[in-house]
Amino acid sequence: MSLPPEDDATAGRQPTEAGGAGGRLRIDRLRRRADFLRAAQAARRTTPGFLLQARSRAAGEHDPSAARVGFTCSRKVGNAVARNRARRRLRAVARAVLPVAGRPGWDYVLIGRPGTTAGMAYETLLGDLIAALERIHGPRR
RNA sequence: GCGGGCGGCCGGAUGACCGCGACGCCGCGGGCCGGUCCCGCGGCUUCGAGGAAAGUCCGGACUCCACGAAGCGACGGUGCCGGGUAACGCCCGGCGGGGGAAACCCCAGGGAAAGCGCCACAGAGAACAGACUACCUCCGGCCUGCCGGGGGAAAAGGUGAAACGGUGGGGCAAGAGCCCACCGCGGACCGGGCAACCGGGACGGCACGGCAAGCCCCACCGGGAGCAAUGCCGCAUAGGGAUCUCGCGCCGGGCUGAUCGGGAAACCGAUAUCGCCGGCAGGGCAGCUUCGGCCCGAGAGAUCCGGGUUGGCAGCCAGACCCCGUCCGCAAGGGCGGGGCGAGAGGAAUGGUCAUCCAGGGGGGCGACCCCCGGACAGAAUCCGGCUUACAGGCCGCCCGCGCGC
RNA sequence: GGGUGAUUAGCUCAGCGGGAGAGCGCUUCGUUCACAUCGAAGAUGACAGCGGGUCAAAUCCGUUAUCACCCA
Repeated sequence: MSLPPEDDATAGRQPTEAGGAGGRLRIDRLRRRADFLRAAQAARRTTPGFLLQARSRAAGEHDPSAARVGFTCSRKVGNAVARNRARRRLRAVARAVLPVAGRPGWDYVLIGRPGTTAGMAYETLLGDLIAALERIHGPRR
């Protein structure tokens, strides 16, 4: 119930993006195993619903104006239906949050957890991802 | 109404906003000489998980490899009969056996007189025919109940899952299918059925245990691998190696060339021969053109090894497809006619949030009703036909039994 | 997509048609002032689940579950 501010921030961001000179932040998908392994060596943040890993890419790896995001739901999450549902909810959360709170040139990996990722309230996932991104971006830079 | 059995079907509904994937259309930009061509972006319409998509237990389609469209062997599988099917280990109908009061349900159900093997413990004996104990009778001995010997007979045997058919009667010294009745067994033959099989049965006098999901025999089936198959394009590395085939059209190099005889061939022998050396013979030496043949390199093709790429396209979704009607068939199913299009991704799309309703559970209230919780099993990956396994709840039809009413 | 193997006591394993076993561990007793060692005694399983064939199944057959491994 304390989450309407987030909705207002998302809603208020869109006109500025539409009118902004640089356009919205582009989000590409992370697909290669090597990228996942590099992200796993970097900063991480645990929340009840997921695990977030993030790193700033080295020069020349990818388009520096875009952010990238990947999703991992292993067999520990459950059967195929449970894994698909967890990954889709994480994707929905990332699509809502990353254009606002993400940074260009960064890779993010969201890892699903058994039970909670598919079960907990959507607003809680949104808030947790925003808070986790702030904690990771905060101390550095 | 209650209880039971069988078959079929559904497996939340509607709507809103923000998103995802695909086909098509439109617009913009770029590539191209150009294009109904290709790429990117945006908009719109339409479509977008299942009855099991699952397990991978079978059968096919399709593709590649091997090959003689063959035979034999090994290995694996199937196994009552008839039918259905592209095919099947599936389905339908029937037979036999078993369960149930019934509707109905269940069964890996060929062959044990082709052969081998096994049958623990117990028991006299475990597979085929007899030995042992006990039985009857005769003789002999002695402390009259036993011992020894001869003969008869195959009924009896604390067992065991299974034991020289069972019960009763006659008969006998005691007995025995020795004889009789019933039951069981084998059974020529007869009748019905396409068949499995069913019914009857002269006669035999009883001879033929179980296990083949032990080996095996018989009949039938099976070449191997799998869409990460396979084909094409691009990038990149090496511009490699091995083997085989074709083949002298171009180029380079080498060998060879007349006649006769022998020989499988290599080759051997004889005769003839342009120029030079040589007096002659024998012998030796050198050279050119054209044409023909052979070999090697080179060339073309195939396979393998080594090395490189991890990008794109095709395969990839109209099919043994679905629905309706009709005809044949008991049925599975098949014929004909009409209508329909129902996902095609590629580290992989179906998501998020909300509202109302429909099922379900809990609580409150006499009640209308209110509040809370909350959607079973489960996610396409080349495609079909089956099987098996998981599954909240609900709907429809038929049948059996019991009770009540008319 | 295709294939192979395993599941037996708390742990590691043997057993391949008729008795369910070994080592370690556990409990009790003895030895010692006490502990370890050592000695003696004892407990422990529905042989992964279900169904089937056999007189009889851990063993044979089918199926299900879980785990491990191999090939492309």
